[in-house]
Amino acid sequence: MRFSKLFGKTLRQAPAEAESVSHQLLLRAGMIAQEAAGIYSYLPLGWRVLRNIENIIREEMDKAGGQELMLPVLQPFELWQQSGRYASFGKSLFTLTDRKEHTLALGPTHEEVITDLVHRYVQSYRELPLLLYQIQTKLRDEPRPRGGLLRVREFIMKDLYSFDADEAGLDESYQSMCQAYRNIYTRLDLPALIVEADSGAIGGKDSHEFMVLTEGGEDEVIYCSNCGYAANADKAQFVKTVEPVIRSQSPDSSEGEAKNLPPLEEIATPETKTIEEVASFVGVPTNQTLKAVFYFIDGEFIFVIIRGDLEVNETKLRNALKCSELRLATEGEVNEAGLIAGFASPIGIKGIKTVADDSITSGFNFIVGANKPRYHFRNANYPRDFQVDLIADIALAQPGDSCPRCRGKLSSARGIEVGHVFKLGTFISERFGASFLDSDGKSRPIIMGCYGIGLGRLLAAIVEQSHDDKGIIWPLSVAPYQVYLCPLHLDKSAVLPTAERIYQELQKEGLEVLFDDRDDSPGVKFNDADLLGIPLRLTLSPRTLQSQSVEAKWRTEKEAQLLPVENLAAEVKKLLDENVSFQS
RNA sequence: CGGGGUGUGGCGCAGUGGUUAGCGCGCAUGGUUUGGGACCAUGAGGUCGGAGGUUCAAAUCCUCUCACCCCGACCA
Repeated sequence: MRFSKLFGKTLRQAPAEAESVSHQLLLRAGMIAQEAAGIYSYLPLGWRVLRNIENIIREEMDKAGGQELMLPVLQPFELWQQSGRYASFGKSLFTLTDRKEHTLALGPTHEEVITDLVHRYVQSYRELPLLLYQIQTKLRDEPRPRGGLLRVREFIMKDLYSFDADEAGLDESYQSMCQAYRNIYTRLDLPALIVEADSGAIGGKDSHEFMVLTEGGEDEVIYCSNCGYAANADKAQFVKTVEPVIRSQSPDSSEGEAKNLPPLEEIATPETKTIEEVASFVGVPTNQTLKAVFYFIDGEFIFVIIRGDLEVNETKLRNALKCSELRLATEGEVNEAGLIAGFASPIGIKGIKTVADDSITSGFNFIVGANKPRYHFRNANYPRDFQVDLIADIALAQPGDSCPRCRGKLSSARGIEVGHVFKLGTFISERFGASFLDSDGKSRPIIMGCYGIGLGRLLAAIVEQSHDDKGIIWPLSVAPYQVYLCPLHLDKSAVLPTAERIYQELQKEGLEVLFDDRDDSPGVKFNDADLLGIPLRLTLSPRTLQSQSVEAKWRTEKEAQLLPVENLAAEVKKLLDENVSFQS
C-alpha cells in the first residue's frame, strides 16, 4: 500500500473526547473513527488489524474442532421471551418493530438463535459434542459506552457454543476452549490472566474471564500472588477472618450455645453516626460490630446485615436474591420503613425481608444498633437475638483480605476483560427443548457452554498494553503491515526508483508493505511510522545507498542494522520469520 | 439513571455583548528545504451543537433541548 493513497490521516493531537490511551492512539493513527457514542468505523489500517485478529481466532477455533457458521443479527423477539432473558438483558436489548408491527431484537448474543437451531438439527448423542461458532456484529444498548473500543454498543464478537451430552463432556469442551483462548492470547502477545467470574446476564454456573491487567481497565481483579487464585472483584471470595479478640469471647468448646453467651445489653452511644465512630466509642474493632445497609430490590425494601468491617458486594447480593434491579434505598425510604439509619439492626424488626452476610456467624457478641436513636446493643448473637431470611456470602473482597485458598494476602488490579467463558448448563436448552436421546434411548437436555471474545476490545487491549510515547507497538502477528518502507529525499539520486523496486520485490516475497511514498521530511515519516506501530521499518536514503544498503529497524528497538539492497526481500523475510517464531 | 464537564473550519484551541469570528496544525498552489513533526508566499475552508428569548446589537446573557466525554450505577 502506498501511504499517499491510504485513506485515513494521522493526527498530531488526539481529539478531545479521547481519554484512554488506546482510544487516543487509534484515533491519532487513523485506524478508527467515531460515529456516535460506542459506535465506530474501522478505517483501512484498523480493519486490517481486526481481520488479522479475526484470522488468529478462527484458526484456533477450527483447531479446537469448532465449525464456523453465520447467524442473524435480526432475531424474533419471541426467542428472547422463550429463554426469559429479555428480562435479564433488560434495556441493553435493542428492539425494533417491522412493518407488520412485529417486534424484533438486534442480537446482543446468539444463544437463543443457536439453541433453536440445534434443537431442530440434533437428536442423538451420536451428534455430540458439537462446537459451533460465529464471528459477527452484536448490538447491545450499553448504559455507558466508554474508552473508545473498550466498551461499545456495536461490536464484532466471536462466540462459540458447545453442546455436550454430559457434564464430563462439558468440562472437556470448557477446558479445550480455555486452551484455545490461551493460544490466542499468546499469538497476540497479550498476557491474559484467567480469573473466576460472575456470569451476569448470560446466566449459568461456572464462568471465567480472561483479563489483561492494565491501569486503564474497567474491571477489578482480586488475586493472590502466593497461590495464584484470581477472581473478578464481583465474584472474589475471601476468608472472613475471625480475630482472636472475638474468638476469646466465645465460650471455647461449646461454640455458640446460647446459654453460655452474655445477655443482650443496651448501651448509650450518642453522637455516633458511622460504624467507625461506634466501634471506637465502645472500644472494639469494627469487625466486632454488625452494620445495616438498605436496598430496594425489584421494588422491595430489603434489610441487609453484614459485619462492620466489610462492604456489600452488590453482584453477590443480586445473585443471592436472584433479582434484576437493585439500588441503595434513600434515607427517606429508610425512615419510611420505620428504621433509624445509624442505629438499625434486625433485632425486634418484623415484616422486612432480611439478608445477612455469612460473616455474622464469624464471631460472637457483636455491637449492633438498638433501633432507637443514640443506642446500640452489646452482645448481639445470631441466631439467639435475631433471625434472617437468607444467609449468604454477599461481602466484597478487598486488597489485604485473606485468600480463600491459601490464606495469603489478596491484592487487586485493574483489568480489561478480553474473553469470557461460561458453563451454561441446561437452562437454555431446556427452554428450547434442545434435547437428545442417549445410548439408552432416554431423552436428556443438551448441556451447553458459551465462549466469547470481543475483537475490537481485544484490539484496544493490545494497544493499551503495547505502546510507548511515540505510538502503538503492534505485535507482528496482527500489525496492519509488517514492513514500513521509508525512503528519504525522494528527489535525490536513485532513492525513489530503488524504493519502488524494493517495494515490488518485498511484495513478490509475500510481505505486507506500507510504502511511505510521500514527499515529506524524515521527521514526519519517522513519527508516523512509530505512531502506526508497524514492526519493521526499512529506511533508505542517499546516505544508505552509498553503501548499497538500507537500514532496518524494529519498532521495539532503538538501534538499526544495515542490510544490503542486493537480495533484500529474502533477507527481510528471514528477519520477519525469525521474529514470528520468537513470538509463538 | 445520579454527579461533573465540553460543544467555535478536518484536528487542537482563543475569543464573556459592539464593525467582514481569530490562532496553531492539517489542506491547496508555487518556491526553498530534508536522518526525528522545516520555512516563505499566496489561498480555500466555520456563522459559533439546535430552538426560543432578552437587546439597537448575541459565539458571548437567559430558558429549553440535543450530542459527546469523565466518575458512579449498570453491564460482556
